[in-house]
Amino acid sequence: MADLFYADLYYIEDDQNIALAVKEYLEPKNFHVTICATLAEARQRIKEKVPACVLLDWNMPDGRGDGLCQWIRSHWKDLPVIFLTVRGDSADIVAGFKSGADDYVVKPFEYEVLYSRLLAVLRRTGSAAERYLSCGGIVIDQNRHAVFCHSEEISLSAAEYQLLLYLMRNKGRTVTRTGILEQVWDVNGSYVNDNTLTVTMKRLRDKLSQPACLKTIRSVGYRMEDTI
Amino acid sequence: MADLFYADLYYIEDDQNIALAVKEYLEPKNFHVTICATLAEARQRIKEKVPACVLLDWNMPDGRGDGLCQWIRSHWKDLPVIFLTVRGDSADIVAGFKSGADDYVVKPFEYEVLYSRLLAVLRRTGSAAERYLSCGGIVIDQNRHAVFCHSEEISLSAAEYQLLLYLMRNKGRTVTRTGILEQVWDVNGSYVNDNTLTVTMKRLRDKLSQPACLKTIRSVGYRMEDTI
DNA sequence: ACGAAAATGACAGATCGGTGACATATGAAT
DNA sequence: ATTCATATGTCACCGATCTGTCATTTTCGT
Repeated sequence: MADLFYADLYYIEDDQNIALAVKEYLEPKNFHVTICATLAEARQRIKEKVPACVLLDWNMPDGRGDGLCQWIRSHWKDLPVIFLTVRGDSADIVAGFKSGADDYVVKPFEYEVLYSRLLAVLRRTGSAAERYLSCGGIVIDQNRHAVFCHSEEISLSAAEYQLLLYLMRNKGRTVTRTGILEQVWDVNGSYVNDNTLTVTMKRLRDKLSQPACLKTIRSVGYRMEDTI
Repeated sequence: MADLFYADLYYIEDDQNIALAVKEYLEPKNFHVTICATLAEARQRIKEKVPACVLLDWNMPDGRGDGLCQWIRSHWKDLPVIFLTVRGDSADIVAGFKSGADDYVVKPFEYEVLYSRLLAVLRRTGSAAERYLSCGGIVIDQNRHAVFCHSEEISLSAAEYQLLLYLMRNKGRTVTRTGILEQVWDVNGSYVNDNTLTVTMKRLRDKLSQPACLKTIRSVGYRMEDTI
C-alpha cells in the first residue's frame, strides 16, 4: 500500500547490503526508500520526482557525493540532503556541509540516530513533497511558483499554470473535462467555451515539449502519469 | 565593534574554559556569543532577546539541557538549538533530538565542524535574525538600515526599503502582490491603489540598476532569487 | 469509412505591468 | 512662517502578453 508512506527518500549508495539494511529499517517507520546505485541514476530519479529527502554516500562508482549535493542545492534549494559515509575526518565533514548538506552521519551509525536526525531535518524543511510536485521530468515548485521541464525553467501563463497544477495534483487519475473547467476556470456560473480548455491544453503542451506523461483520454478528459 | 557581528548566539555552558574557547573561535567569524552559565540565566536572556541560535550543554548545575530545549521549542518553534555535550551515547543523542534539537555535536569536537553545522542550521531556519541579507549583488544591513548594490551604498526611501526587505526575506519564493500590499503598506483596511506597488517597484528597480535577480511573475507577484 | 472529439492556427479584445507626469504630503533648513 | 527637496500616491497611457472564440483540420474509436 504505497498510500501509507508519508515521505519518499532516495538513498544513493552503491553497497547493496547497507542500502537494503537501511531501507528495511526505515520502511516500517513510514518512509519509502528508493535506492540509487549510481550518481547518474540519482540525478535521473530526482529530475523525475523530487523526494522528501536525499541520503547520500560520498564514494560512488561514478563520482563524488559532494558534486551531486551541489547539483541538488543549485536546483532544489529546499530539498534536504544528509551524507551517510565512512569518511569521518573533519575536513570531509566540512566539505560535505560546504557542498550544501543539511546533516552528516558517519558510518557505522546507529539506526536510531539516523532516524532522529532525519526527523529533525524534515521538521525544519517542511514536507518537501508538499512544495514540489513532479511527474515525468516536469517539476512544479509551488513556493517559487515556477515550473521546470527537465530541470529547465519554463514560463507559463496564469491559466496554463493553474491547469498544470490541477493535473499534477491529480497525478495518476483521469480528470474529466468538465471537472477541469469547473476547477480551473470557474466554480460557478460564467461558462466558458469548452474549446478554451483544449486550446489552453495545447499551449501548455507546446511549452512542455509535448510531454509523454500527459495523455488525452478521448471523450473523458486528461491524465498525467509517471511513465513506468 | 559590536557592529561587525551579524548573528547572536547564546552558549549555555557551565565550563568557562570551553565556553570562552568557543566564543573566541566564533567571534572572528562574525558571531556574537553570549555565555550563559546556568539554565535560569539562559531562560532570562532568551525571554529578553531571542538569539539566532542556541548552543546547549546537557549537564548544567541547575538542571538538564533537554528541559531547556523543550521549553525553547514550546515557545519559539523556529529558534534553532544545537546540543554541545560529552554525552555521546545513541540514547542521549536520540533524547536530545526528541526534545527538539536541530543538531547534536559530541565533545570533543573540531571547531570547523561546529562552524559548518552551525551554518547549515542557520541556512535552514531563515534570515530574520541575520544582520545581512544578500541576493545577486544586493546586500541589506538590517542593523544600519543600509542597502548596497555591488558594494556601493545606495539610498532608498522608507517604502522602497520595506519593499526590498520583504522581497529579500522571502528570497527564492514568489510573493503575491496582495501579500506585499498587506505587509509593506498596511496590515488592515486602508487600501492603497494597487498601482502604488507597481510604481514603488519601478523606483526600487531604477535605484538598484534593474537587478536581474528581481523577477516579475505576471498575474501573481514578484520573486527575488540568486541566479542559478 | 464515418462521425464525434480533440487539435490546431488565426484573430481580436482584455488584462496586466511598466512608465512618465503630476499633485499633494512630509519634513528639514532658513 | 516660509522655502525647498524629497517622498508618496494617483492617474493616463503604452505595449506586451494573455485569453476566449471561431473556423478548419486531424485524430481516433467503432
